[in-house]
Amino acid sequence: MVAANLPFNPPVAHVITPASHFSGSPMSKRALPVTRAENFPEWYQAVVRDADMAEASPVRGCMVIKPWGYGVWELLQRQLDDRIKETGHENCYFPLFIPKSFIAKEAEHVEGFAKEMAVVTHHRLKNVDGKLELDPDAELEEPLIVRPTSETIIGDAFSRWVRSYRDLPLLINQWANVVRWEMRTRLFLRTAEFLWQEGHTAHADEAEAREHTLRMLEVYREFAETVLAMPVIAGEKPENERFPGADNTYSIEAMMQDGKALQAGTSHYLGTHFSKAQDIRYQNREGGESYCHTTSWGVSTRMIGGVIMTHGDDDGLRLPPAIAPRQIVIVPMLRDKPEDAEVLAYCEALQKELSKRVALGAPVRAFVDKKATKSADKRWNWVRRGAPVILEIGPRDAAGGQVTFMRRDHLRDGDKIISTASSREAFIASAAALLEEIQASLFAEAKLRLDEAITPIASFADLEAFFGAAAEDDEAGVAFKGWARVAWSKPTGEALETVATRLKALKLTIRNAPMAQPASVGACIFTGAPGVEEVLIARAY
RNA sequence: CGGGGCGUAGCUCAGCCUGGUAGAGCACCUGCUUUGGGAGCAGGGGGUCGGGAGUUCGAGUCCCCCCGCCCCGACCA
Repeated sequence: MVAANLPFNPPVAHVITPASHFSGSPMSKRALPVTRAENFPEWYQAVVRDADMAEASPVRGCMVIKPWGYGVWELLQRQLDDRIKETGHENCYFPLFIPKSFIAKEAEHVEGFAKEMAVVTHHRLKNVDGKLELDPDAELEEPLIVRPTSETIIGDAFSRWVRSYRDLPLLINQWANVVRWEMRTRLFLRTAEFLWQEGHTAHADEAEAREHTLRMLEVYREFAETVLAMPVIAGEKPENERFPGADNTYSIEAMMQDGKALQAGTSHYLGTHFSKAQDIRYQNREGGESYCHTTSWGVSTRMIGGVIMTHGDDDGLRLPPAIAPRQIVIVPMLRDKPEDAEVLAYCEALQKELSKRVALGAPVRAFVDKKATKSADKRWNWVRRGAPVILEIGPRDAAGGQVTFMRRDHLRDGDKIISTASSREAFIASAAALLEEIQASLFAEAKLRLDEAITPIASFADLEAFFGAAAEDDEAGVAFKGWARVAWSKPTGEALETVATRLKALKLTIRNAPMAQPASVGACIFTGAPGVEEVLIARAY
């Protein structure tokens, strides 16, 4: 398969020089200083910045999420929260700080997180010769860990909350911030502090806990595809990619436009590891004592990075309407003339009408951009931010009962901006359908890309050829490879480490074993032994 | 934390080699002109040139140290 023409528009003939991307022929203008094809990582950063999503903060690795980015998070959060509650969970809040001894309770858990924990050791500062220093007299008896995840502190609560089988299942979720001191950070994709949701459940028996783990994975899959319009492959992580302390880890994996995989959500079956470590026991029907089987699962602000790299184009972000803080933006063409008042009144009336409509299960979010700047600038700002529908309303529209609109998902025909005129009534009547169509078309576009870019590969040599060929001069991360789907014998322990090492040489990892498996599987590409299942292999974020 | 690259205006960058007191385009402000589309002209605001310490009469430019960002590696939602 030739991958080069998969993700992007045909390579632009009119190469845009960074210093002058707003000059030159109007036909060649793009809203961003760099295209995906030129440099994908730089393009990503440009979108985050120019779409007003977030910015770096004075604290290394931490970000400021700006109103437009946080608005996306709130919509994402609300719709996922609904689903979490529909599946029987209740929200709680647990402390930011976790006693060091708690983390130490589960051996693998410690090992997995020890290298990236922020530790609070003092509770007071002292002024020493005009300098603020840690007060040696205020050292904590036991250091506190800023939570990297909350299994241990929630497990501690569970051990008190669970007495009898009648208390089970215990289904809890929390929305919180967590801290993992990462070596290398990228806005949204990997930050030292991030926002997420973590679900924690305790069950009487293994089968129910396992079922619940998969149920939440399915909630994530449906959520990602329906709300974020981001197609994913749900599957089980190989043993070496498991969450520290889990028996099984499942993920949803999304394909970014550079062909890399992004783990967009995880769900873990924790067995009885944490319940044994933390004494989460219950009295069973027979009067004896049993350990609970626990699960945990989470998605984070990383998903927003996934949305950007799934839907963004060379003009900026394209937001699925379901998570667009403003779905229909009305830009009045104001000209400092008396008729401005009429145009504005027309726009406001239009906004009011649109807001009465319901699309994707919620009132339409329509907005009139009254900011006193040039309308052309306002238009391009909304293009970069990815507002799904942008209207430009001038005096002629107002007088004639018309609207002129652009669809952000299909902004251009070649280099030309597609602007459509419609009667006001027809537009209002079809606005909800339009938003739903945009939601569907963004999904369809990404789904097609994902499906076409998964290549079955039957031998390790072919895998090397497939991924290795252009690996050398791929400094800008341009070469699009997509994913490979291969059969393997599911080795464990050292045999698996060997596989991982061979893949690492190609910068590859096993993403997951998709839930949907074929009836029969070929020979393992690593060992030649009979295959047990098929797995996806990719470069990853 | 290792290897490479880079930090000059809000953004994209020039100036650094060959030291002489800070620039361009876009953005922003004011005025005039223009008006179905990222307009034109004129004027203007904005930078302790990432930070510190040195060499020098003089440092954006040379030397040293530190910090941050980006890419690759190790680690990871």
